[in-house]
Amino acid sequence: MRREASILHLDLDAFFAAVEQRDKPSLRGRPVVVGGVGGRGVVATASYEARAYGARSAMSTAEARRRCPAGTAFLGGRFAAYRRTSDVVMELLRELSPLVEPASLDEAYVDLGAGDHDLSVAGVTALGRALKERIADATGGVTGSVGIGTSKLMAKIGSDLDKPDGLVVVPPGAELDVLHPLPVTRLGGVGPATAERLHQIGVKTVADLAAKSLTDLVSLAGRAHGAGLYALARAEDDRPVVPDRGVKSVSHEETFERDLTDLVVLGREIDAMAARVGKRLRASAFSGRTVTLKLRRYDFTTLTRSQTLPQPTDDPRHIAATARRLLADAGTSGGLRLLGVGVSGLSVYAQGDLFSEDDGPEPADDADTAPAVPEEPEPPVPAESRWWPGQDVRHDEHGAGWVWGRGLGRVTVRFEGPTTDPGPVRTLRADDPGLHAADPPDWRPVVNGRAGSDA
DNA sequence: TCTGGGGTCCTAGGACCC
DNA sequence: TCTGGGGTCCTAGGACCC
Repeated sequence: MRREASILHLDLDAFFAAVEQRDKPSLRGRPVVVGGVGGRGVVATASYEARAYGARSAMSTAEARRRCPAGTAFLGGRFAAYRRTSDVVMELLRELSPLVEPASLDEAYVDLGAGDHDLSVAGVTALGRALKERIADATGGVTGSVGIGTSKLMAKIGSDLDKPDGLVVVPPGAELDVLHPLPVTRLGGVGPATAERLHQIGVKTVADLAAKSLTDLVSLAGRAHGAGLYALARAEDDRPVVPDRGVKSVSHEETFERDLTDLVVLGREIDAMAARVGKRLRASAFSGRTVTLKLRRYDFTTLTRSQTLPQPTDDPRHIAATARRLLADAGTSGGLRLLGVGVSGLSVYAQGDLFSEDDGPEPADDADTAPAVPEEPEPPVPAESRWWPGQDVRHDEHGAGWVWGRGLGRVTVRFEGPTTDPGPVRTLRADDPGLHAADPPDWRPVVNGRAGSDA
């Protein structure tokens, strides 16, 4: 918790639905539901008009159809459009401070302390008001709710207090007055399971939570989570705003319209998912060592099976073959409603093709999935965004270096020499001239704290 | 026609190593 | 003669978030 209200949280209101209503005037003022439109779909976002009828995020689309009147628009989603609008907003936030942490397409934290701002309550209130206006202007009318406080916790609580189109500044010193009357479920990290256990020991509000001992909370929720709850109930929150959280895994999963049992059909599904995952890995110059198969059975029981390979891979055939083996071991009895393929344990090493970029176009891998609205093609990934030792690296006074990757957004990779203090992680932009310095030949990439492979 | 898809973090047990 | 202890890696699952 800081002495000044210098952390801002922005939450765009009913974001996906708002973009649809902006782009299609006929939808304005009408209930709009964005999400899965198939038999097993769920709601991603309901416009405020749809919420009036009881439609909610995470509700099955079937339930939302029952609740909403004729004339409600049910849309499959246009993620490229949402991303474009999100990018516009995030750029506005970066004008406020270099420390912007997107939490999703429609949410972000900003550390105003890293910018040049009047951090008085009056000052940040004016800043918040101006920001909301600029967002609406730049996006064609998308609104957002802003919270500003002395920590991420208070900023997020603030943005939630006056939705939609709200602005709440929690002045320094007022944290507990705001926090304690709220239900515990408003704290991040208190989901259905934790809420149920807390209710069983009589905890309904944050004030109730603050009355519990650390020992009680640790035994209820585990060491890390319990200690976290204990601190949050006291408004103790030092979490920094981190502009680039490294990507740790890449996955694709799909719920089928009908349960599947046929291993041949499921094998083809695995191939298609592995192709998508491999493509995304290559686009961001990542490879990973651990392949995970996720499956959900007919009765909704969910399990994962994983295998760690000796070398990292981004090869769809390799990923698919591993996942197929895991599926054969796990079995398909009773039918599967969902399959997923993921790769984790990422490093920047791309095997095999480091020096042959032009290995032809990728095979079409998503002909089997026909989204309600076609996705726009992704921009081609420039060859120079791929990394290999000696290329595109910069160092600073700590002896650490970074590259910039594309495809998964900006990716920060740290390089460490054998005897070097790692130093803080920084981000470079694609057009940064420092990208073309050379690195010492014996340095190794370190991604997510784990050493990458020699290339 | 109940229950998406993309992630992150944590826990816990066993293997293995020193 | 008796039964260490710490650390890391791997696997699996659970809770949570947007």
